[in-house]
Amino acid sequence: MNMIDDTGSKETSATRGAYLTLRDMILTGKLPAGEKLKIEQLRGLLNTGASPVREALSLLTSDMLVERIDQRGFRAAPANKANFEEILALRCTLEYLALRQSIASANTAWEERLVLTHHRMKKSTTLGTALFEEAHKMFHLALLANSGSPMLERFCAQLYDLNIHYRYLAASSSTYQSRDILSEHEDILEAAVQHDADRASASLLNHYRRTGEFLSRGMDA
Amino acid sequence: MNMIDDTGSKETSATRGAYLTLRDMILTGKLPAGEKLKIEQLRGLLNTGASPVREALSLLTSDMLVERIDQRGFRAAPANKANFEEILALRCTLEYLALRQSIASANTAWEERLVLTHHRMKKSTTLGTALFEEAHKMFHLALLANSGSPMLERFCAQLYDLNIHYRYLAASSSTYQSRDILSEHEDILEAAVQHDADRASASLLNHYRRTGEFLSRGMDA
DNA sequence: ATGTCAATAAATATCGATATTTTTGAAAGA
DNA sequence: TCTTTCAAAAATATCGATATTTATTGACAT
Repeated sequence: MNMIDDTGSKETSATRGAYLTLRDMILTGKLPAGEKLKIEQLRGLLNTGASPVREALSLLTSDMLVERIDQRGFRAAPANKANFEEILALRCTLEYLALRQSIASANTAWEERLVLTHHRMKKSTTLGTALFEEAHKMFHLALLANSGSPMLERFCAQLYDLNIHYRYLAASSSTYQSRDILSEHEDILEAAVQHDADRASASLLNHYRRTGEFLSRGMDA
Repeated sequence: MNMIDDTGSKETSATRGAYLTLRDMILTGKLPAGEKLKIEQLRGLLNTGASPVREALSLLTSDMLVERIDQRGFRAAPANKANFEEILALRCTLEYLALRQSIASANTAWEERLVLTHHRMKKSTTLGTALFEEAHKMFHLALLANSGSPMLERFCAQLYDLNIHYRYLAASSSTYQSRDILSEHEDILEAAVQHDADRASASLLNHYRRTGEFLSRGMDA
C-alpha cells in the first residue's frame, strides 16, 4: 500500500507500526494521560485502517498504558502521584530481586554486556534525549537480564516504561541534568561487575529513590 | 444477531465473549499449550467474526496465555517445567509481599471479606470443580486485596491464572484430593484474621510449595 | 430552574471481502 | 539423495461498509 514509511523505519505490519507509534506518543506525553483515544481520530493520525489501530490499542493494554472499557472504547491510562509511587515501590522490590539474582549467577558474557551497554549510554548523552533514553533503558535492563526469570524481567521492563511516562510528565528537562547521574550509574556498574550484590542493589535503589524524589516534586496530584 | 447465547451468560460484546471462552479453553487445556491458534478455526468455534477473535487473542497476550508472532499469527503459550517453577517462585515472592502489606493495613471490611470468601470456598467443594476453582481464586485474591498496590495484585492474579493452567496440565484430579487442603486454608485464614503476618505468610508459602511439589511430580519436561 | 425523554449525532464493534505474507509441496538441478 | 526454486494453497493482516451502542441535545413537563 503506502510504500513510503513516514516514520523512517521498515515496519513489518501496520499493527506493529501503530503500536510503536502510539506507545511512543503516550510515553512522551503527546497523547495526554487519561485522554479518550478515538479510533477515527487515530486512524487519521496513523493513516491506517481501524483494525490495526484497535489491535494496537489492545496490545497497549498489556503494558498498562491504555485502558479498555468494554463497549466504550479506549483511553490513555490516567496518571497520578499515587500510581507513580506505587510503580516506584514495585520497581525497587522487583529490580532489587532481579539484580541480586543476576549477580548470583553472574558470568563473563553478562558482565561484558553491562560494560558495553554502559559505555553506549555514556556515549549517547550527546546524541539527544531519545537516543539516550533508549541506551539508558538498555543498560538498566541489562543489569537484570541474568536473573534467570524472564517473567520477572518482563515485569521490570513494563514498570520501567511506566516510569518513563512519569519522567516525561514531570519535568522533561531537569531530571537528568541537576544530578550526578553519571557517577550513580558507574557505581552500580562497578559493584555489579565485582559481584558485590549488597552494594549494587543499594546503589540501584538509591538511584531510583533519588529520581523519585525529583519527579514527586514536579507533580501536583 | 444471535440472540441465543450458548454459553449461558449475557455477554456485552463479542470480543469479551471470545476472550472469556478462549481463556477458559486455554486454562483448562482444551486448547493445548503451544498449539497454533488459527483465526478461521476459532471463528468457527466461537461463531463470530475474525475481528473479535483477533482482538480477544491480543487481549490474552496481556495475560501471557497467548503469544503473538508478528505476521504469523497466534499460538497458545507453551508450557514446561522451568516456566512452572518460575511462576511458583514469583508467586511466593509477590504474594508474600502482598499478604504482609494487606495484614499491615488490615481492617474490618477486609477481614470479613476473608471470612466470607473462605466460607464460600468451603461450601463450593460439593458443587463441582469449576465452581470450586472460582471460589478458591476469590479467597486467594481476597488475601492480597488489601495490599494497597493494585498493580501488585494484578501481577499476582495473573500468576494465579497461569498456575491454574499447570494444575490442569498436571493432574486434574489428584491435586486437591490427596492432601488436607482444607486445614491449610483454615490456617492461613486464621492467621490473617489475627494479624499474624509471619504465620500467615509462612502458611501461604507452605501451601503453594506443597502444591508445587505435587504438580512438579506430574510433569515430564 | 431542573429533570426526563425522545430524536439525533457520534463513536464503537463487527462483518465480509480483499490484499499480503507465509507455508507447503512438487519439480528441477546439483 | 539432497537442495534449491517457484507456484499453489493456506493463513494472516487489512480495508471499507454496516450494525449497535453510547453520548448529546433540545423540547417538554414538573
